[in-house]
Amino acid sequence: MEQIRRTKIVELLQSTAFGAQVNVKGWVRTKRGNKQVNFIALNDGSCIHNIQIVADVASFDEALLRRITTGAAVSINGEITESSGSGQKVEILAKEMEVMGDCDVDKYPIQPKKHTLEFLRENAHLRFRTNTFGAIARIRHAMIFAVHEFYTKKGFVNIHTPIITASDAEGAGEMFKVSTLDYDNLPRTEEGAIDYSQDFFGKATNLTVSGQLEGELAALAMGEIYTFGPTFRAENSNTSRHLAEFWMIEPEMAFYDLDDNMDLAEEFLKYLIQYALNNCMDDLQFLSKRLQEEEKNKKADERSMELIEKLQFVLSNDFIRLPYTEAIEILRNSKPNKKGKFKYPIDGFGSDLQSEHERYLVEKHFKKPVILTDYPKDIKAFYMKQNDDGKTVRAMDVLFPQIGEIIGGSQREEDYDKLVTRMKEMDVPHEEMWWYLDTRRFGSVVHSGFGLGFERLMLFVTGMGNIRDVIPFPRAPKTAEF
RNA sequence: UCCCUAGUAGCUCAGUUGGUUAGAGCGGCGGACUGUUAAUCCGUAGGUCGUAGGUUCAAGUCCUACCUGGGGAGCCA
Repeated sequence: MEQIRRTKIVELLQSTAFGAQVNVKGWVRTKRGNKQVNFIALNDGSCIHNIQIVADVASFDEALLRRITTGAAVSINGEITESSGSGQKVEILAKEMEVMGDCDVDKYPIQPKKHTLEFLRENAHLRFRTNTFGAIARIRHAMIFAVHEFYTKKGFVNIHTPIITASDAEGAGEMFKVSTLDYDNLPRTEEGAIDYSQDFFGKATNLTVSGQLEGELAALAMGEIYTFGPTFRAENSNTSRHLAEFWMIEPEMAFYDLDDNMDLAEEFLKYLIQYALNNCMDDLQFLSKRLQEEEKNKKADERSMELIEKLQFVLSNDFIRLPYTEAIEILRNSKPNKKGKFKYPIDGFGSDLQSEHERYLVEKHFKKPVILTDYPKDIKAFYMKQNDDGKTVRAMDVLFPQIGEIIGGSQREEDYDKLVTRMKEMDVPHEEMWWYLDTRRFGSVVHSGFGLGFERLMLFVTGMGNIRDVIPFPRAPKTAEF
């Protein structure tokens, strides 16, 4: 074959250089045709759309055409032409074709037809080759970039917090142990406990559940920082909204109170959504169409808003900011509560809100994102700033429709004595946390931060229903394939 | 971890109160068609009914346990 530099399909589809000789490489999605002419739909991952290759059957070996099957990798030299078909403006009239990698159709699991998401999840190594997962991968990348762009523009400093940590005091969930000890022959202390002094780090270590505490250390010197890294939770939670390994963005800001914190969270989420609308429209439109097909099978009152409309709706509305005690009042007086429709009836101050309550507030009562603030201190973490009422803390949860809690954050307790007292009350080993407490001993200031679950954001932006479909290789209980 | 639900052809599913040789669509393959868009039309191959027990003259169908998937709950991001 003549050597021509490869052009990506995303560029070819924009091209008007009719007559130009180009090379295109990619994977065959479908082939159809008759004795005279073959049409090959080719995709190279550069965009959701395929380019149509037109091959005059008489110009090619029958054996070669036979090898061009769904899934095969091919390299094609040809001429950019104006399409005479109705589905596209541009196509490639093939001059030379080469099969780079054959694909045995009897064994290849991805067929040119609709597959269920469950089936593709079991074939996650090949699901990038479908329109849906190609779109999700491109949107995920765009969102990663937008996160860094947002904070860079605001002058935040990105901090890599440790993935292996000796701190077990975050209280954010069960942890995965990190060890090089021989499980079949564990060293023991005289009391019979496992002797971690002989372990790699000389103490018990875990995978991080949050970079927040280290983030605070950086914020109380750099001013405004953010982390963006993997976090690990060994909770046995089997839901469509939880992963054992997920990515989290945790900004932490000195001199920010809770109001500043909420302003930032809202601006941040809207920035990301706007970025997706500005840069991923083709992929969003595809996902939207896909969702609409699915929605057809649902009852009218269970159907959700069209994807792009939903994203624009969030952009054009202020988030509701609501203290916990007011939320309780709304729920107490709500129809479902009075009619006994809630599985967990609202009786008063102190109880944590169940997902049915959050969903009622977001989806039924306000019909827009809600930031709940000032939760009872007993259901929140030790580091949250205590209010003067002695009952609540300066916490904030951002609740999104369908997803629930997308952001959790708070103003932090900057007072050394109050923090230590709270740690003792909640059995947090404050001696081990001396390094964290030092920030409150030396130049402590008002500061705040929050955590955004990146995959939860992806759920919202893509409209997907299962969190295992918005991360390439999901890790969950009994699930570590690929 | 708890509750509900499902597992039948490569994929998506149907299979009646338990009853003879287990069905369809899509996909594959073969053929027809001068430009198709998930092409269309004709033909064709393809199944240890999740696994292990049990009930019964007889089990895809009923019962038990386990495995795996899905939905919901809790935990949270």
